Amino acid sequence: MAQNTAIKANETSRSAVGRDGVLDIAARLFREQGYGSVSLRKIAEAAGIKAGSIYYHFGSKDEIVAAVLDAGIRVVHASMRDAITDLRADTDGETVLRAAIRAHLRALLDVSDYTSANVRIFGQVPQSVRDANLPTRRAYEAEWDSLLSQLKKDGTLKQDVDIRRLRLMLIGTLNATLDWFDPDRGSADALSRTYADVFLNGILQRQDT
Amino acid sequence: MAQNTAIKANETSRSAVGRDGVLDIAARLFREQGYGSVSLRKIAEAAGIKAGSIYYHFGSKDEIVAAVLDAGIRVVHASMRDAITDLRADTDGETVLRAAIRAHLRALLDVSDYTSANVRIFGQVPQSVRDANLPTRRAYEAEWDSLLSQLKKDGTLKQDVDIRRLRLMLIGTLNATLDWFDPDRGSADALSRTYADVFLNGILQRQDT
DNA sequence: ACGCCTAACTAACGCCTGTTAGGTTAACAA
DNA sequence: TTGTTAACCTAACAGGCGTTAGTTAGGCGT
Repeated sequence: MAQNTAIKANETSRSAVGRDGVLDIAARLFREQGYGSVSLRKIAEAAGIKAGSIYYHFGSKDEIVAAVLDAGIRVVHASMRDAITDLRADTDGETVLRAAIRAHLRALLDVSDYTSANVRIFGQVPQSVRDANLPTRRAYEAEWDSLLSQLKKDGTLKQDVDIRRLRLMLIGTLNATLDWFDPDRGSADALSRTYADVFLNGILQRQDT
Repeated sequence: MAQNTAIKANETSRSAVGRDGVLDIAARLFREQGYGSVSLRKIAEAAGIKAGSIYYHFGSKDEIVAAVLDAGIRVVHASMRDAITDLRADTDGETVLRAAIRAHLRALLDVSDYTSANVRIFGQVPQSVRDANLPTRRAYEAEWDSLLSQLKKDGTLKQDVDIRRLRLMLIGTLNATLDWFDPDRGSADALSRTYADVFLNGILQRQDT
């Protein structure tokens, strides 16, 4: 008799999505539907709880989206830094740059709802939330500038490149992938190779072969 | 005495923003604030009319945003096509590609609220509105594919480039500029030159000089 | 057994949204 | 002078929003 009285028994004892669970779901929904279309009630429903309950974990919707944005940058930053740190000290500049590009694209397309959510909704959130995310962003940008500066100094890159512009162009290009990438048409890794080829050598047929 | 009783005399007799005026203002607001943050009441206020009055010109908010999206593509398409059509028939491939890049970037950054609004809000509007915009989009994409295919055939481009991928990468890169471009740091034309340099020749320092 | 803590629930608040129906005004034509 | 029409206004609708206050239920330490 106790058997069929079990209602909603699919969750682990006491569901317990918790703060992290809510955040995971929010990141996924933000990535899929954008900022404006995702209400607290939608997040709550996807998490299996009621809208008001979210306020046990977060103080406001802004706090949720701010947490998602920050995590997004931290994930891709860690991914990119690890990728270039793991290389041997004598690795040539071109290989290092290729590794950084691949790491960024992987984090964006394969790994993290947080990173893709960040790229997708950053332009849609209130100014105050954007501002709060800026320090984390600047740290990641500084990592890229540091890498590119080193590659310029050691002669890997042309001497007339503008570091800031190149970084904006690179990250902008990689992030734009999110609008059209389809894993059925090719992996993120293969795509990152194409990107690197174009950026490093250009698309012009050369006479000198 | 008639002097200071003139209230709101700046508009032509009976204001008459009209359908086109409303559309212009909607495009500007969408570009500045995104789709979700711009309500019909905001558009109406900026146009100097009341929210309900918008329904004299448009059947729904979707109809407004759809009109903005379509105009955005048509403007940049016309700009790009004109730029490459104006060139003499014997112009070399590299120059043609540079002209196309410059035209796209100009439409996006200098000319049109419609084009920049399109790029900014396309990912935020309802699916049905996106779908309605697709044919116009496809036509512009076909123009680029046609140009790139020709450049590949005549030997300007490397023979191993994937046209579709290259087009997605190119347009994605140019559009991403919208997120960070600051006219005080350099003109759109100067930027388009940098873009073309990178895409055509790459950023790697070459041995063969 | 008691009380505390965590994680949820219910119900409502004021506000803003897109949208509709019906009324008003000014310019122009006959 | 009257009729017509384009362009707007007013007032309200239902529904969704973020947010708040107060309540409830289960698990753990003492």
